[in-house]
Amino acid sequence: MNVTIKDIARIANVSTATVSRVLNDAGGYNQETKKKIMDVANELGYRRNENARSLVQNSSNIIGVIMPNVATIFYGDIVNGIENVAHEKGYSVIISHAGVNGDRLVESVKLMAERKVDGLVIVTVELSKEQIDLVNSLRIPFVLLSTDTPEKDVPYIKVNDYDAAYSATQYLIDNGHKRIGLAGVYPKDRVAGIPRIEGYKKALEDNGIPYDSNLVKFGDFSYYSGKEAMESYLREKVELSAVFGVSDDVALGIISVAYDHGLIVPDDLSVIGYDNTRVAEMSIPPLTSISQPFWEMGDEGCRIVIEAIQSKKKIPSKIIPYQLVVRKSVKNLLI
Amino acid sequence: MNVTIKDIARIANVSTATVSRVLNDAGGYNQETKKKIMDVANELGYRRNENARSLVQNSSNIIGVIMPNVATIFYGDIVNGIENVAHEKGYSVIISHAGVNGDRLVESVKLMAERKVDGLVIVTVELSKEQIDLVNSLRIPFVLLSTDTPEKDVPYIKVNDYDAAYSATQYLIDNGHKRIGLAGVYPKDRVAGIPRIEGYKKALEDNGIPYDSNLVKFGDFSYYSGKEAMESYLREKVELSAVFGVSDDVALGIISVAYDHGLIVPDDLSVIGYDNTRVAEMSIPPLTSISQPFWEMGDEGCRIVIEAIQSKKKIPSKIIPYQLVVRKSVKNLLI
DNA sequence: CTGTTAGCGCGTTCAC
DNA sequence: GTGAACGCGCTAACAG
Repeated sequence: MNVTIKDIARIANVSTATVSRVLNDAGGYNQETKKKIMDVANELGYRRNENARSLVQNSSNIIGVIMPNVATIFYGDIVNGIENVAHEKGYSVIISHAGVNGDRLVESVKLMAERKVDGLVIVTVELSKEQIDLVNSLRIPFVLLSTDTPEKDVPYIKVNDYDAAYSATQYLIDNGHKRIGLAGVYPKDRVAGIPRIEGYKKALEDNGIPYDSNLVKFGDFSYYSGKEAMESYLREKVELSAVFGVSDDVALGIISVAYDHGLIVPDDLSVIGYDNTRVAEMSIPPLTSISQPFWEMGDEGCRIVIEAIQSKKKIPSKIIPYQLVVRKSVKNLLI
Repeated sequence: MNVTIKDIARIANVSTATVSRVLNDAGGYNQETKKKIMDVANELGYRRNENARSLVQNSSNIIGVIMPNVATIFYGDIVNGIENVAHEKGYSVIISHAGVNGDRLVESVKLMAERKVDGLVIVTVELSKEQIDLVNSLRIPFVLLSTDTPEKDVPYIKVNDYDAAYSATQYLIDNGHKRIGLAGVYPKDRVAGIPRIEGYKKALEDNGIPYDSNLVKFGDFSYYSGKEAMESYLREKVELSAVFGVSDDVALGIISVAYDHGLIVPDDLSVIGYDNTRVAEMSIPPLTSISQPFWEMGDEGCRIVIEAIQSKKKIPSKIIPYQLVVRKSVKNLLI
């Protein structure tokens, strides 16, 4: 059996109440007794039991993280950001996967409830109204990361996909491109699909470039949908000088197929990606990409949840800045 | 306040003991009372308090995961594998980062102790003897993943780096290469450094190829050390036809610099990687690589720890098979 | 088959 | 400044 405050109390000839006070820096005790207690505690190698603590305080000092269990490349950074802040603030983090289509989400939320987590960070999972209600029923602060919801009063942290897609497209236009493809996007995705399509369209429109549906290839944000898109462009002999891949994976798929057909990026085809994952800088050529600050999202999301736990204040939604990271995959046609 | 078994007991006109029995399928109760209790529980939206449960059972149904917080690409998969099994077996998983050089490890272990985790999975962190002792003092099953230790009786799961490096080198030799570089390896790394160097050397030796230290470029397994290595080969005009990068990142760094100097992979230079991370298949050309089965490591590691928790048996170390995944970055000089 | 009782380890009154 | 007593929510032991 482990050593408890009872043991310390017995050996130090004090009551458990005093031990508890000392151990929690609660004040109201003699410095001598404090020293005595600390000595005994150290000698015995005392470790407090967080479960007992959680029970009596009806809170656990745990932040729950729920994320999809598709092995997408950037969750690691988000989790790193979250864990870092949690640790800094004295919280532990417990993770649960929500399944491929969020099918395990309800279970995850219930699990978090049973563990009495003090706050919740939900990553990239789209929530239905019922699911939002479920989360709300826990009555703990939570935030959505890199996703949002049509429901009111649900705080989220993400970049503005519409603006980001607009910027990416505008950048290509600024470099003299007029026939610009959009590839790999899932048109029913309310969060990462529709806004990017709309941003792309608007940028074209604002620059007087007609929209051509032949230039838009749907997909699922994956490397393979990038390959398919490019093969489709080639097969259909679609005339274009640049492609906006809706993810870095898509962009790499495009580059790969282009390469197979003897097309040099960026000389024969310019490509821009989205996410700025680690593969972007390792791509050949290094990929110009829209940066989503994953680490910062995790950091900020966790930070804001912990603040809400401690202050009981409502969490505001937050749009965080994306960045256009220019590398070498886009050619300037104007020079 | 949340609803507890007391509430259920009161409303259903039974004792808390009976409620507990029903809720835990402990048997020994009337089907009618069971139904009554279940009905009340559902109506009230009862969720059990795992903290209280953990307290009385002196175990938490939590698996602790400790890993370095460098954002290396494959931890995601390991964690996915772990979480998947944990969930399947009714465990939760709590994660803690051990810091860059494992400097936060002691703290992580203590945290796990306070949370009364039932088992521990330690990923890629090298442990000193004192640290092993600390972990052992928790008296819970644990396993090391993708790393090992010189200490006795410490179970680990990893591939055999020596054999894997031997295979990679042999593969290059089988394809007619004789001047083979080794790049990006950290020669003081007991786990991933020395064995790979030795495996490389032995393969050369077994094939009667003299070892040439000019062909070996040290580094830290990163993309940048791959770049540096290749620049170094070029600067020193080292004659070679193939390079074994000790990680996929290193291999990509090599390819990148080769490309910058107009060298085509694999026509002018063959490259083989290690890890078979997601970037390998997305590389241009697709990278031939040694596959470390990360997901399976997580799966197996978690599974074995949970078994040990339940059976009290000792955990055996395990070498799991690597695989040579052939893609298109190595040229056969013999045809 | 069910209820009573005790206690897990801890924090927190309320006395003294 | 310190201790006794209680209760957090739950399971386990023993009665009945």
